[in-house]
Amino acid sequence: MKMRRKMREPRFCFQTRSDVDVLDDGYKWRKYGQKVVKNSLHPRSYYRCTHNNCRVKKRVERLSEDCRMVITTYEGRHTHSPSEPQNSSEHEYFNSF
DNA sequence: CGCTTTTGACCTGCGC
DNA sequence: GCGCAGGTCAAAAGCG
Repeated sequence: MKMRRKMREPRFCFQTRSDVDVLDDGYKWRKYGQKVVKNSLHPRSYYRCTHNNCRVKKRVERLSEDCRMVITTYEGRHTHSPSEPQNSSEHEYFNSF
């Protein structure tokens, strides 16, 4: 309907082994929610890009098997330039998409 | 002063 | 039809 529309935005799942949940990829994220999922014993964090014309969403989930392992799922695509200069190969990966 | 973060409530879709 | 699960938004408080 209005919310479900189509899920046309692809989602990129990245498993990162880090002690920090959010990896600063050059964008600014604002946490807008946190819910606990059954698959994981840990809460899932929902982030959103703080840009006015950017609807990119980021989902951060922690693995129950490895607390140091976090799954960073990017939903949507950045339609603007990052706050920081693109220097990471990861950004190129995003841009390729 | 502005922005971010946190928790609860509310909504929607699916299964039984 | 109701319950469950997942997702999103809102208001208030704290920090820079």
